[in-house]
Amino acid sequence: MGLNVSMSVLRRLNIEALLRHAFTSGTFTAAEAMEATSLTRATVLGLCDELTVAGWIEEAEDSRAAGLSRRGRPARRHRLRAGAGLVIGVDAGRSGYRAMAADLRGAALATARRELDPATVDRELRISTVQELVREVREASASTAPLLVTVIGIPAPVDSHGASPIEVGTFWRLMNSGFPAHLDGPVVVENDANLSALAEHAQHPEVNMATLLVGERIGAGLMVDGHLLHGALGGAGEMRFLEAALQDDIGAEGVASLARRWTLEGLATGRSSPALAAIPADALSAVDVFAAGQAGDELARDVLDRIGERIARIAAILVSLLGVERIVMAGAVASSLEPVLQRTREVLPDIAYAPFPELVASGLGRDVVVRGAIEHAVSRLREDPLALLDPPT
Amino acid sequence: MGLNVSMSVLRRLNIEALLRHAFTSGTFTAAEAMEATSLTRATVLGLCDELTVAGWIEEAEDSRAAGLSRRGRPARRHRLRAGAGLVIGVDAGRSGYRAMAADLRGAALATARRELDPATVDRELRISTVQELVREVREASASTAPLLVTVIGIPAPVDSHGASPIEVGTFWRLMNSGFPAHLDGPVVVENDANLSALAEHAQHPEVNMATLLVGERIGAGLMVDGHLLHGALGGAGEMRFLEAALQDDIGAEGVASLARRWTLEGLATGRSSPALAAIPADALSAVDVFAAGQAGDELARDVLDRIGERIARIAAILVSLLGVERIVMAGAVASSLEPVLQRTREVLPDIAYAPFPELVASGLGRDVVVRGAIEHAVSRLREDPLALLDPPT
DNA sequence: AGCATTAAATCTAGCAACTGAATTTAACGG
DNA sequence: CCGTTAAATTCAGTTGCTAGATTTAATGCT
Repeated sequence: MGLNVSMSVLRRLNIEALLRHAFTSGTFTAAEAMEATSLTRATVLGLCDELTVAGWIEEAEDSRAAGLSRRGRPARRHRLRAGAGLVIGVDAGRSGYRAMAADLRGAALATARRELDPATVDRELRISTVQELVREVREASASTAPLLVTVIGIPAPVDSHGASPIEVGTFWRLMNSGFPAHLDGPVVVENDANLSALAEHAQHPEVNMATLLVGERIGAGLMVDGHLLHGALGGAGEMRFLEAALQDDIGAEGVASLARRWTLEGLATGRSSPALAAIPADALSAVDVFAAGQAGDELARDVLDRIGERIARIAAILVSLLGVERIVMAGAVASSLEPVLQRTREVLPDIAYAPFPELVASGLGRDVVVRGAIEHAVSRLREDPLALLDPPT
Repeated sequence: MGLNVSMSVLRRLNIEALLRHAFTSGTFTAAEAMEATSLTRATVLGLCDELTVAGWIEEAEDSRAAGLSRRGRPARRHRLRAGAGLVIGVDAGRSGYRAMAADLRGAALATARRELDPATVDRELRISTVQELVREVREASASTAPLLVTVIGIPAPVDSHGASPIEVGTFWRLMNSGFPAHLDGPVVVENDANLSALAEHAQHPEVNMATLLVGERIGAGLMVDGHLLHGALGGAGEMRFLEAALQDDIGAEGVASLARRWTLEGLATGRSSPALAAIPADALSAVDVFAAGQAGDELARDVLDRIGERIARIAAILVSLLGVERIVMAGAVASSLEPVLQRTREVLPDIAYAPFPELVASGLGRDVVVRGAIEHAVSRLREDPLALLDPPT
């Protein structure tokens, strides 16, 4: 498999155009490809043959067999050969690690996960864990296809080149453990909230949106004008500004953390809550608070409302400053967030101006980051197919 | 003047590459162009001849005459023919109108300005004013070159397509007066703060920056990862979020307005200020406050400090949320802002985290918007030279 | 003045790759 | 079995690049 290493600029250009069409259009006829690439039939079919031999695309059933034409000679049809390459996405969180292998179209082939105690994890353990997960999903995918890209999401800012700033302390450095050097093939490191944003954006490609990845902390992935924002040192989407903006010391604390904090504060100031008071303070989890709220517990409801109001303030800033139309809450707790978002929608008109953004919870659950990683991998391929399919050297 | 209308894709590509090089590199030799375009000498010189005939580039003195080589046959040198085209930038503000004509490199050839009473201005008057200014600078430029683009800056949000949202009330619609239909040649409409940002960004192309265009109101132009942010309905950079974020009702009020407001409030609460108390309330201007501050007036100093603190809060948000490294204050009052920015730099470490952004006042004065318009025009040309130099139809 | 040296420009044949038109093929229906 | 339709295939013609050989324009040395 592989194309002529040295080809003319023009041919390269046309092959790329054709591959891009293959990526976006499923099965296609020569006529469609002619339209997309503005080449003649002879050239398109020539390229298709070449790419078929190289293994990047394959011939599909013809237009008559597919029931698309009645008269005339049936058109040959081609499609991207999904099995021509493998991509792997990894969510290398603080404690939770997930990996997913997918084909060229982004269809999942295998997944794996692992939990580690963040207190005892060092760079070596992070690297070996990711190595193992990659190996696992690669084997489980039962694919002999070449691994084209591995995208790794980490909970630290990452700039456009995959680097994280050196912090006082070493948390970011620990998270950005230098994966590229320890894995096969091209490796892309990206911030986890950014990957969530890519996952959500893939479902609404034309929309300006912010994705808030919430959990113990909160981070935003910002998609404006079709671009993911990075900023200097990968700082875009960093939420520490909340401290300055909302003038409290909560900063980038996440929903789970706030749920616990405010519940315990409520209990400490003597508020009654049969459901929550029964749980020992160090065992209380966000899930408990959400459950109690669902069951009608008043303290829990207040806490959730307060979280909703906080999200409304964040939303007000994002909408006005960035012209965002849609805000997605993602992360493990996303599925429980509807009551919180209800409150957000309620108060938003009081603190912001129309048009108000859509506020939704992500439907991707714990897989957002890993799905975003796959999405990122596939869109890299789409944008520059030859760089990854037929790399130089 | 004009190239072969129908040329091959490849030729088009190479011509574009060569023109791009001409735009960015001043005078160049064939060897340099070969490097930049990865074409052979024969091809580069062929293209240069063609473009010289077409009038887009011209031959300059050879490398020996320029003192660049001692041995061997001197290299022919070419450069963009600055006079091959004209671009015009317009700042169509609320009351102040400015226009500038420039050559292909962005060098100013002529300027013109006009003041109108905003209370009596309607769409027709705005259009005719801009038409007149364009005609004026075009004539004053003494250039017979074709007008390639006109870029118009307006104080209203503008989306990626040049449209402004329809507001309740009609201010934005009045500002975005449908200029393209009433002017010759391609016309681009853009938000004024965004154009300021382009003007500032041109001086530091690699830097993530926000430009705050301040006056009666405040608007931001955001350059992140080399892109100007627009957002839905052109809403990016809209500063009304400050109301929600800073929890006051000042919102997007600008420096000039705040200077007056807080001075009057100070005087009303009985603060003494020999300099400012003498000025009748309805005659007080921001310039007076800046002057009094300069002279050591205590009330004025307090007001300026307060403004500086407000800017610090804005800076804290921009830095954290967008990873901005540099914040430029632009607009008519920019040159007086140094004392304000001093205060901003002082308090920023208290409310934000390192790394802190550079905080500077724009050196472009009242011309920021119009310069940004020219910059925008030239960079459009640079990005897609053939579209404007040799338009289809 | 004449000649070697250097570095560029120019000329040439050759070739890659696309286009357009003519021809062939693959179906169907009467 | 033949006409019709719509596609694939073939092929000559053209564009536009490259690589290499040749020529040109300068300088400096003898």
